[in-house]
Amino acid sequence: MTIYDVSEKAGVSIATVSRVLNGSDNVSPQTRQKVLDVIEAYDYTPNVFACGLGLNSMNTIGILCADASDLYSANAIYNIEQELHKNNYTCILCCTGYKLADRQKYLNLLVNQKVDSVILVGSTFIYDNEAENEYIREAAKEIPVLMLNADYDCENVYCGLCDDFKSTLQATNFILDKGISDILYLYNSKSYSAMRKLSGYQSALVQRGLPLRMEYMQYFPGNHADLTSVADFLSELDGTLRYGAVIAGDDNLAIGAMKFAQKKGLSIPRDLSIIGCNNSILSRCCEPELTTIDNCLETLCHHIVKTLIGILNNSEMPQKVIFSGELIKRGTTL
Amino acid sequence: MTIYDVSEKAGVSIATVSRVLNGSDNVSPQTRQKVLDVIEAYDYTPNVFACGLGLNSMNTIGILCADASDLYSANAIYNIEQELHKNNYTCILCCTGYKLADRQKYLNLLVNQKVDSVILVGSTFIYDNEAENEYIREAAKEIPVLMLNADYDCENVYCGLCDDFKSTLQATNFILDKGISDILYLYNSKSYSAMRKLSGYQSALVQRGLPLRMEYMQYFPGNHADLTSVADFLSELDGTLRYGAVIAGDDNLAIGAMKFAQKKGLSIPRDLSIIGCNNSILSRCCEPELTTIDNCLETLCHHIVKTLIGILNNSEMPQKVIFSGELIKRGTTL
DNA sequence: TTAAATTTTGTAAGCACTTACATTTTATCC
DNA sequence: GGATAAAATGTAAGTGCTTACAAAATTTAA
Repeated sequence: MTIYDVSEKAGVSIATVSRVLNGSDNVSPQTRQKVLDVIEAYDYTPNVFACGLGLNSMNTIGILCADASDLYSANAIYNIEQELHKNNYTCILCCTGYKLADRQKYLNLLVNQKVDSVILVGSTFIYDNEAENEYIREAAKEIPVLMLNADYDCENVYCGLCDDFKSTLQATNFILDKGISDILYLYNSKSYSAMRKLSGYQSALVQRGLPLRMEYMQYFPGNHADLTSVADFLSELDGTLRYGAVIAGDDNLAIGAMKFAQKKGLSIPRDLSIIGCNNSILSRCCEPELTTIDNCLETLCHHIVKTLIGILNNSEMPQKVIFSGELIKRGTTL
Repeated sequence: MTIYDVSEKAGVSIATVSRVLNGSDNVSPQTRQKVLDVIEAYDYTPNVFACGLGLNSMNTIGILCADASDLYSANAIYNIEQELHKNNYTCILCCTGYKLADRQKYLNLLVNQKVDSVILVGSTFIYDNEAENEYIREAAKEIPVLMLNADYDCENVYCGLCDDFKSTLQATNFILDKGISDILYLYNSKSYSAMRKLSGYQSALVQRGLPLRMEYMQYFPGNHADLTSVADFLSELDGTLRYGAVIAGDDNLAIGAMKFAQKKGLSIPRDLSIIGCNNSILSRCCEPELTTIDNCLETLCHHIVKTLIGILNNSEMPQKVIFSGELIKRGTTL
């Protein structure tokens, strides 16, 4: 069944059928109804490829994330998909991993697939070395690029993010207020967002006139999903470092810290306070439950999709919107 | 840049360019090279919509899951995407939720989007009431339907699944062997897979001549991601029921059971043994770590994609392959 | 009532490919 | 060397839409 069949059965031209399909208002109500009746009767659906060829778009959005099995990404993907679907867009999912070359290939692929836009989930898509962000600027020349939880200034790039600096500042102050000042900051990523978190931690200390000691900011180089290896990492550090609290850039790391504490026989939060980040299901799964930072992922997703839809409808949209996280106080802090 | 430009610059016809693009072997090596040089020089990429129109395919696969933020689904999606990408297929992701009507719409959408095939992730896509599976049979008339962890006999439907019956049989026997015979089975889904698990539990009891008591098979009606409410559910049951072990259809439920035990002051595994299912990250995140069933999700994903690629290349492929799970013994059992 | 303005409809030219079939070129064999 | 087979290439007809522009029908104004 093609548009020709419909036009014939409805006794109109294909142009008129096309107008009805695309909701053009230059069609008389009677004609429109005639066409709709035929479409209904024969259950006609336009061929997407032909539409694509005609309109140079298939109402498709690319979602890029490093790893869809990561809790944060999984949640983001879910929320974004739901919102996009409501707006009649289809999602192409790409799990790029963390390598620049692969990301470049994936992004290129999406541009060639003629998606209407792409959403990059997570701050690791931005590299410190500005030259490495060329792949994003390239893409942004073709289509709008949306970024979830990353901050990048560029024409045709739109960012929605959480004020990570403020979150860890608040978290650190919360610990300091309890009278604990030797706080280990544990992180697993050197992305912009991760570094902002670290800055928040540092700022809190500086504001109180406390010293910044490098050995209290530990970068865990492994995979954060491997909780045991996080715990082992802390064990190896043990002896050289004394701290009364751990603030982690991520719930996984925080859980790793809990595993370490349990192995060492420390009581949480009496001997050791722990704060995570992301308010993932992991934070509710341990005992005691983890105090963590909620970085309003859902809000971010809604915002990103709203922005995207706005752009595609040629509305002016803000290029950067920053939301605020919230410290969720649970059992791992005093 | 179109195929016409390339043909002109290479001094050949568009048919020849098309042949080169599609790897037809009826092109002389010299001509092929000429064309490739032009393609390279001008960085030409064929228009996907026109290709789609010509070939009636865009090398796209639809992945349907209920909820991409669910750990099991998230993992499956990730693995499937990686495998499909290796084979030059693009993934469209759809999170359908659990309602039949929505699933029907999504599946329809994908068929109309002319995906080459769809993969349904999770056994909830199959309904007990056979009439409700009509939407799958409909789709299977158009394109191959692959199912991950579900069992459905139908032309053009291919299933890869784990022997859930055997897994819970083994898990239950494991507990029984420890001398514990009052075992609570906790489940959260009435899908085929879930019911097979329940059967495994029942069989183990029956094989030992133990009675099947309905009150020891509890269906938790809420959302398994809400761990507290799982714990509350068990608390409400408390008093009426005595059991020395819980086998759960899912790690989330098992963690809920741990929360309950902790609240009640039971020592795990001394007072209560717990076994989960799925070997998700949750199982490694609690203390003690959860004994759980690994149902070889990665293997399943590899199998499904391999099967899919086979079908699309017109190879004969087995319609059903059943893998075996494995009990991962950790700290929540004796 | 008629000319002008407006609305509705149709015609036909894209859009950028694939591929059956025809034609030309090259290789093979006697 | 020429007939024949095989390989390489080209021509042109799809593929099913959108949309600029032209034409027809209807409405409005005088």
